[in-house]
Amino acid sequence: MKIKKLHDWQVSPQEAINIQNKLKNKVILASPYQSLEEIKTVAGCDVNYEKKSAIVQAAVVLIRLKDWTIIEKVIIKKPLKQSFPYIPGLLSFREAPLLLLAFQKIKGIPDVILFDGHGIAHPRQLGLATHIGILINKSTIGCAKSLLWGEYNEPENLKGAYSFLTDKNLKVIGAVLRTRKDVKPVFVSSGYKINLDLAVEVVEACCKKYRIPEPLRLAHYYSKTKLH
DNA sequence: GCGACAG
DNA sequence: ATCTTGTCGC
Repeated sequence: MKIKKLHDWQVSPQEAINIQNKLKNKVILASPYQSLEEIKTVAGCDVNYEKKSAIVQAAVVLIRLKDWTIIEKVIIKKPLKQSFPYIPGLLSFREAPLLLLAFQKIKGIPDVILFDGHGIAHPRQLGLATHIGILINKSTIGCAKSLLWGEYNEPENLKGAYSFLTDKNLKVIGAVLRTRKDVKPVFVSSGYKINLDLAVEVVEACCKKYRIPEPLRLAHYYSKTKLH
């Protein structure tokens, strides 16, 4: 996939915030897809940090939505050394550099990409999914396991139940979706070039048995597998 | 000043 | 996120 290089990743936290504030004008939510039926392939990605080996490993897994078969996977790693620290709100500066290399390497073109983190449900509307969506010009969805920004009421304890995540002005910025009964809900938000309704449909279509959508479960697994 | 805080 | 043991439930 083609990657735009719009800025450097080796920046100070304040510079990172400035970059996010500039990029928020580039956020587009209009989707090239009208319905779930038009979405044939979905990719999931994740990054693993292993303290002992001091290695960072990223995985991108491309699956066919229809039957969840794996079409392709890319696994790459780098030393932990030069990684940006984890700072809430600046996750993309930690994870995007390696993920972009993985997206550069993958041959297939996913219709939609799922991220382990938020999209526009972010203090500057520039969560990991949104930031990478802008850089690779693909539809992206944020699917985080915990809250970063916004307020919500707990959804009903039923698979498929959801409530809205809103900002301080009560504007809807995401959905809090129960992907199965008796589990904590996940936080779904538009990343780039997809609307919230369709984003929720995609996540639901990727969940049957487990809390975490299948492309992310697979990416999580492969980001932790030892390579020899 | 205090609390909240994706991975 | 990492590290880590037992425990509960299908």
